[in-house]
Amino acid sequence: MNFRSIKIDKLPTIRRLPAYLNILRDLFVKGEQYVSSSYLAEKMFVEPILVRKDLELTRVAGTPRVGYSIEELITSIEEFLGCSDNLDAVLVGVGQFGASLLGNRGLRNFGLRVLAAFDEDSHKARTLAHRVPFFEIDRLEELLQRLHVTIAILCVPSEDAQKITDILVASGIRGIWNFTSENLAVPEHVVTQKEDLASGLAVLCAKLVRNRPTHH
Amino acid sequence: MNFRSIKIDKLPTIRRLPAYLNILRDLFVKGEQYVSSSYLAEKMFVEPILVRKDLELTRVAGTPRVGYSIEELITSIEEFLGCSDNLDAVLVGVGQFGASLLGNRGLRNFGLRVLAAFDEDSHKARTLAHRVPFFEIDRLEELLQRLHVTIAILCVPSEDAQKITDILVASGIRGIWNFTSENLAVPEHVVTQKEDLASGLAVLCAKLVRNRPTHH
DNA sequence: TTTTTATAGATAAAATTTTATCAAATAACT
DNA sequence: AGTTATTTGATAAAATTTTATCTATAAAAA
Repeated sequence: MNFRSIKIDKLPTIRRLPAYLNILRDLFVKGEQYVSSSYLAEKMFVEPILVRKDLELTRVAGTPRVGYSIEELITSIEEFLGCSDNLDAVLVGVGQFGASLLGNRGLRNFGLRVLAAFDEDSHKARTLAHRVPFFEIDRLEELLQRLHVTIAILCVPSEDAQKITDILVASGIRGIWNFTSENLAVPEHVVTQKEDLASGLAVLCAKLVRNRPTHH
Repeated sequence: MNFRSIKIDKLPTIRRLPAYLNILRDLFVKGEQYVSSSYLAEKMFVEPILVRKDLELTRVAGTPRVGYSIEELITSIEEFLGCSDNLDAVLVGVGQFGASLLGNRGLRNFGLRVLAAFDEDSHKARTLAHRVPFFEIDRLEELLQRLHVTIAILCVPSEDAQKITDILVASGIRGIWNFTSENLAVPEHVVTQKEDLASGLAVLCAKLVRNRPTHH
């Protein structure tokens, strides 16, 4: 590693945990008590053994012939991910995409709370529907000092990404969820997670070309 | 594999290729001709050797002491991903999120063209700004027969996801880019790619807890 | 009570992905 | 022209992730 980046292990598992959580919560509200690895596997289109390995990470023990306690699994996954609470964030860049995150059910279920949104004045209206306080971006630094927020969701135009990042870092932000196409430079005590929609599209393309009916 | 799913190898590489493409195009418009693996690595916060391995996949040969031809790399990656053209799609579900995809630069750069959008009448306005023809969802099947589109971008509420999927499949869609939280059931000749924003958030959380200043 | 069956869990193997090492090639320098 | 420094590329090693096999356990059935 000559370039800094935190090493996360079991990353594929961590990526799947939110999906398990979704299914488990569904089952929970339906009144189910136990679930088997094969049921989860079928829902997720993966192998049962992979589910068992994934759940192993949360330290929950299942019981043979019965499965896993749904309630126990839910709290255990939430705890493991550290996302059950303390997921207070600000949104920076309230374009159509940024604004759409405010209404995202999956993220709210996950515990994400957006306490404030920042942009140029023109986008105030977009936050109103979601009842998120809107501020002009000049006030970002000032307000962050007060809010005690750990995460910033970055949805500004790529050109502004690094400039805003520097402000966020200076204001004590600990994690940046980066929806711009820039690779952000941050100091060691700050982490970033870059999302790239195109990478998903690339995977879809790859699957398409490998699934031509002519192949066999 | 007891449950069907296409096996894609070099998937992590495929996921990174769009990001390389972005950087390469930037360099290209700046008039650069060659780029080294270490330059790309620095931009991407990965190891140079990983870049070389990734680029290997596109069959482009670099020249020692010089690097890779930027132009050659660009066309080669585009070709490999099969995304340079023929990426015609329809959008189904024009909520705020779905609509935001219409304006996404990264996706347009990637060659994605949305030929039509479908939803209940109330969301017509959202497609106007992006000049994408809007239709009521009842006409989905009828219009898909005519349009010769391979990809559908699914942004409807989760409750409707499978129902709409069945219509898409019946209408000859080959790939579904799934932004709902449902795991879709599709026949063998159709592929799906599920995006899950929460999984990125989970990774960010994991990085945060592993990057506490107190750790050492 | 005994047997059967379904399911988790331990252990091991396989597959995949990332990283390391070093030789070959090529441009720049002396 | 010869030498040096830089960068790719081939090969190998390490690390990680997924899959397989088999054992133990608990519930249900006989």
